Parts: sequence; C-alpha cells; structure tokens
Amino acid sequence: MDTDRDETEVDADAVGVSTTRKTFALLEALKAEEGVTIADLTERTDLPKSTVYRHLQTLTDLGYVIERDGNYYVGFRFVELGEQARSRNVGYTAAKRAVFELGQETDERAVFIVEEDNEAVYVHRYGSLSNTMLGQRRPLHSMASGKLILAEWDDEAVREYIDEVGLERITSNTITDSDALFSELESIRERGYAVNNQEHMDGLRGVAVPVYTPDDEFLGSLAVFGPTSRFTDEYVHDDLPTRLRDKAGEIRVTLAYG
Amino acid sequence: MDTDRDETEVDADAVGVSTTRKTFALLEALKAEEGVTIADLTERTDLPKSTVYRHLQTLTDLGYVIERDGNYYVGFRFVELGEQARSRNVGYTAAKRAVFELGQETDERAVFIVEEDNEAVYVHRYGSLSNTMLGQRRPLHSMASGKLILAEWDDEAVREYIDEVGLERITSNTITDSDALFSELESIRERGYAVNNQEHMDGLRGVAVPVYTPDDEFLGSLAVFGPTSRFTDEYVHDDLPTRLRDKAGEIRVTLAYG
DNA sequence: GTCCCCGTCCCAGTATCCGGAACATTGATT
DNA sequence: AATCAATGTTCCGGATACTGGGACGGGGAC
Repeated sequence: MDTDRDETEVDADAVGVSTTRKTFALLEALKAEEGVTIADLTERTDLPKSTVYRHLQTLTDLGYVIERDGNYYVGFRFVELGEQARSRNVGYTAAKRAVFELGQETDERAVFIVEEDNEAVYVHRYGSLSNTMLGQRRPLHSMASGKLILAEWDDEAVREYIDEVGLERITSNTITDSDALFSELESIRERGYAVNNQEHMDGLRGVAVPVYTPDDEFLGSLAVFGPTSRFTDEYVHDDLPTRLRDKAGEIRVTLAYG
Repeated sequence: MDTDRDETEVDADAVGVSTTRKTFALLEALKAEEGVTIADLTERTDLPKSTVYRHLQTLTDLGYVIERDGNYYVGFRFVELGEQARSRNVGYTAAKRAVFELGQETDERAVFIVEEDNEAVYVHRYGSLSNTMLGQRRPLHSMASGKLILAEWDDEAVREYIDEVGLERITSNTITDSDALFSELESIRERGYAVNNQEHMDGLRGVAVPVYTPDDEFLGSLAVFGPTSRFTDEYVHDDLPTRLRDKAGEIRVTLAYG
C-alpha cells in the first residue's frame, strides 16, 4: 500500500500517539544531515510544510532543536538525555574507565557495548579522534560483542532473536546460518570470550569478553578490535582474552569495593 | 493561576504542539530519576495515568524509552542524537582532542564549553571518573567560560541577556551587578582570557580562553578549573592563559590544515 | 524588474488525543 | 487463605487541538 520509501516516515496504523511519532521522525531527519531547512524536512518526512513548521516551532521553543539563520540542528539538550542513559547503571560508568585504560595499555581501539532492543549499542569508546560511533547500533550476530551477548541468552531467546531480526549478511564472513550461530555461541560459552573474524567489516578482527556485576548480573561487553595485520591468531586468542578478562574483573571489583 | 509546582509541567498557553510538550515533559521526568514507574510519572507530571501510559507506549515502541519489569528508563537512542549535536561542527571534534591533551598536560580538569539558548553547555570534558556534567547547562555570568562568551557579544546583546536571564547570585563572589559585569567583560576583551574566582562554587577557580576557526568565527571556550589551593594568582594569570591560548591555536591550525 | 521558492500565518474540519472510569493483576498484610 | 490497596491496562465518548491546504509576503536569483 505504502511504498515505504523513507525510514523517517510515520506509519499510520501504529499504537499510541501519532503526533509524537511525527516529532521523532523529524528529529531523525534532523540527525541525518546537519543544518536542514524546513523545505528539506517537508520533503524528507513527507509531512506538509505547515506541520513541519509547527513541530519545529515547538521543538525550538522547548530548546531541543536549534535554529540558526533558517537551518535547524539537533540541540545539546539531547546530550544530557544521552548521558543519563550512559550513566544509568553504575557499572556503565566503571566500564568507561576500563575502556580508557584498556585502550591505553593495548594501544588498540576499545569499546564497551550493551544490548538494547535486540541491537548492539556502543556506550563507551577509546581510540581514533572523534567519538562518532557512540550510540550507534549494530546487529548482534556480526560482531564479537554481539555474539557474546547472544551467548548470555538461552537458546529460546536466541531463536526468537533470529526470528525477529534475522541473520543479515554483512561481509562474506558473517554468520548467516542459525546452526552455525548456535555452535559458535556454544564455543563462546566454553572459552569465555568471543572473536569477530571480519564478520562485520573486511580486514577487521575483534575480541570481546563479558562484564559481570558482583552479583553475577551481566552488564555488557568489553571489546578490542583492529586490523587483521596486527590481530593475529596468537594475539586474538592468547594475549587479548586474558587482558580483557582482567579488565572486566577490575570493573567487578570496583563495583564491589568502590 | 497555576502554581507552577513542578518544572516538568506543561503550560497550556504555549505555541505549537502541546502533545509534543507532554512527551518531553515525560522525558525530563524520566531523566530526573532512574527507573521510574508509571505511577511515579503520573504524579510527577500531573498528567492522567492513561495519558502517561499511552505516551510511554509510543516512546518505547519507537525505542527511545526502555521498559524493564515495570520501570522506565531513558534509552540509548538519545546518545546518538546527542553525539550528532556534539559533532555538528568539525571544530567541536577538534576541541575534544584539545580538551584531552590539555587535561593530561596540566593534570587539571579541562572542558570545552559552548553557548546555546543563553546558557553555557559542557560539550567535552576531561578529568574525574565519570562524565556526568556533559550536556549540563549553567548560567553564563557565573563562570570563566560563560563570561568569555559574553565578552564575544556586543553590549546590546549582553544587555538583552541580562534582561532575559538576569544575574542570579550563586556564590558570594558571583557578579550580580550589570555595571560590574560590563567592566569585567571589557577587561576580558583586553586580556584575551577570563577568570572565574569562586563565582560559581566556593573554592573553585578557573581560566577560559576563546577558540576561533580559521575564518575567525567564534566556536566556544576552552577552560581549566580546580581548587583555589592550587589555582594561585600566578598559576591562573601567568601560566594557564598561555597554555590555553596555545591549545586554542592548535585547534585553529587543525581546522585549517587538517 | 520578474519570477520562483521558501517561510509564516490562518482557518475550517475532523482526526485523534485526552482523561475518567472500569477491569485486571500483582503483592502486601492480617 | 482471603482481603485490600495500589498499579498497570483497556475502553470509549467528547471536545480539544492537530492537521494541511492555501494564501500572503519577503528575499534571492537570473
């Protein structure tokens, strides 16, 4: 019926408040490009001009959107909301430090990743200049951290995940077969760490370990990744897992004794 | 008429879409405390239970709010929106590195601060364990960075600011007299840096310098702060300003030549 | 000077948001 | 074990206020 031409579109037959959906469709459209004009947004969202105008007026009035000579931008108020999410759990804060230290000690890119809505979300990051990537979302099955998270779930939950999300192919190495995934998860559970062998991006390997609270609650995944040239089998399977496990242990200790 | 008992309340006679206002009132209430229940939110926002329910349903469906056994949380999707704001300008990204280096070299807390909606917003931060504070907002007149930003404006703009926002007293040292503020701004313009002498918090001093793009566009403020014991007059007026200016210059160079 | 595009504003119509109230469910208390 | 209180979920009539077409005005391009 609808050709669903655009992700930022609002589907009519959905639960709840459709006005709010329009608002967030606009915010997503704003996020996609910097400095967007009202005309741009009407086209991008397929909402009538006057509706876009009225919504933007509300958002700028609330201070969530910034208008500067005709162009609209996502405002800094969202940073505060985002930080609330990132510090929601004390463990997340402890993980921030661990990511930093890990990055410094190994001189590799390090991340702390958490699952939300069946996706892997980057919560903390060390390495490279900017921290684009923070808050970004990836499919779980295509990364070390994601597979590690799946390995924490029971088989039924994983099966549901596969049903809902599927196992999209991203590189030639991505695991797209559910049997292969299940046996991979089993071996992750045995080893206690997960490895990503160019399953998300060619030339990129990674290692991930789980982080637990003192009460053995699963918090998220601590991971390190880098180019295949440097990430040899030995580095990936012998050196990094113990280093990562140590750091994950430190988080646990921090949480237990401050 | 209304006793405006709560900040998260929605005032009726406002421009735009009132439904959206309700949504953000709920989000602000969610931000204030972790793990809030529907009953909590109805009380906090003075919205009827069914309205809260419907709105939360929409927000969780969109993935912006997370529900875990009856408690609602701000979701990680806001991190992505926030990062968009923080990387909106290439200069902001360059400033991130500068803040980090500055913090390491001086071994003090360092921040990069930008103005939005007549407030100072923390965009980047180095020091202390967590980065609570990111995205937080402070009155401009009570901090080194804020005064520095005001010093970039012309007198008329500053006067408008005083009219709209006022000069709230925060500590006994806060500048609350507009004449005093204007002469302070003048001396900031002459010196090229601003000093905060316990004007926002007792025992805390700070120094701020402006950051400009290669086209001399004002970007924001680079600042360092710490306890009065260590932040002596000499440190604050001789040592730090030059170091800060150097770093601000580096940002400029980075922007010019990559 | 003309044209075109974009932002702003207005207004009638009705979609849909609202909120009271009833029902379901949980869990605490006696 | 039974009662009760409190909270979450659902429903529905009613009117609020959201919608979107269209008109107006301004500004830039050619």
